[in-house]
Amino acid sequence: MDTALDGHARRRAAKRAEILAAATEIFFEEGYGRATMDQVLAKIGGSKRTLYNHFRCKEDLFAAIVTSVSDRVLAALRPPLDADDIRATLVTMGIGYLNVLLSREGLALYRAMVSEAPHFPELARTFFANGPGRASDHLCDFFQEQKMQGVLKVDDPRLAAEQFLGMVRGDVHLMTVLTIRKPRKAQIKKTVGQAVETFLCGAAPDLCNS
Amino acid sequence: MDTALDGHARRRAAKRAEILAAATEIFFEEGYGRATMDQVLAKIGGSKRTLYNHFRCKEDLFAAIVTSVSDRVLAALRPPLDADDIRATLVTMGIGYLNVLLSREGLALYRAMVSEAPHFPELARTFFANGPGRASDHLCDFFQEQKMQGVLKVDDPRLAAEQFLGMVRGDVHLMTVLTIRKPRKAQIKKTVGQAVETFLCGAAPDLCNS
DNA sequence: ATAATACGGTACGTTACCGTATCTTTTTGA
DNA sequence: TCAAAAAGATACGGTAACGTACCGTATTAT
Repeated sequence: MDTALDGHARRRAAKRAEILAAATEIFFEEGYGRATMDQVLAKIGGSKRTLYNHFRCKEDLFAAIVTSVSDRVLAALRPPLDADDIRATLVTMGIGYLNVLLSREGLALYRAMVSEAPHFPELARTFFANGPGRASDHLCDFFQEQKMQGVLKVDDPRLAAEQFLGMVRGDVHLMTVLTIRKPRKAQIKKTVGQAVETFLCGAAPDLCNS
Repeated sequence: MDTALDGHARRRAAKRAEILAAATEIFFEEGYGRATMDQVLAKIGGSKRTLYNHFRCKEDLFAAIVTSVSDRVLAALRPPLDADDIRATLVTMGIGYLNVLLSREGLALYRAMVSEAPHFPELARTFFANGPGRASDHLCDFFQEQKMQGVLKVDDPRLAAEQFLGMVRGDVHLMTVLTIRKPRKAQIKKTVGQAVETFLCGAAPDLCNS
């Protein structure tokens, strides 16, 4: 047999996925430091041998979790952008951005990476590159295009993208990370709307409604 | 004797301060989870009895560290603001804000609070209230005044303050937190300058230079 | 001077957790 | 059917770290 999915391989992959799902839950709930391998096992009922057969150590498991969740969750940070309607594009981008950052997994991932970055610098790089950095890049590309077509007047597209997304985050993101409050959708819409208007006044006076 | 500073009290206070300083170093270097009480003791050479005489447990010590550092470091988040020169005020505020957030203690405090917020919700509240929240409040007050005097056109001063500071943070803050890169002063100046111009274009068209 | 208070040093009890080892059972491929 | 591979169950070694106990010493107030 030489198929891509051997029976054993299929079995392995399934078990690995099961472990990863359980471990993600535990690690995100407890944080890397407080999470224990035994807790992960208690969730799926397997044996330690199996767990360590799939992941060599706790750090490897954490790395696998981060990369896995990054791939899955952070993809939404690059929505298709409509070049014909800048305002709608910014709103879409801003709301999508906030939704990812404020999602359960987005928050957990952020907390985990911020706290463990000094001990997992390489992981932190890839997290940023696939997450917030990618979102900024995506928006930067859009700004670059719009600039070339003379629609936007931005001196530094990359900086403009960062600052627009920074406005979108405002204090809401940090307050949610700190478990102080979770914003309602209406607040998100208002926040993003305000950020869009402020940005457009600076970058596209023609579109500025004031 | 009934003076405010008894001899014993002075002794106690000095020791407490010494412990607090050493513990701050350790906790910020290692993070709450990895920091150990023995490490703290190794730094000052005292005995465990003394340590636990001043702080009942590890969590209390952490709380003391956070409040202490908050009081000391985050005071700079409320610089005096000059009502006569809005642009200069925003630049001052932005640069001061970034300097605090990017300082050694600011970064360590941020990492510690973000990661431990779920386990120290009350501490997280006070951290935000005395830190980023206070900065936003401060700037909000300024905007409110300027709005009443007809200089600034801001619909929601609080939101405007949050978003201005959000622009200032951009991606630089997160990248530094993630140990990816530390910005130079020139970059900070450029970032703040850009944020100020963007903000003014939206809030004070008269002052907008474009 | 002397009692009270705080500190230094050390050993220890207890718990917790990572990772390994051993053995058995189930599932898969030939 | 039967060998191989993967998984289940469990016990355990080793280490680390929180917090306590005990005993001796120094500094301060009366």
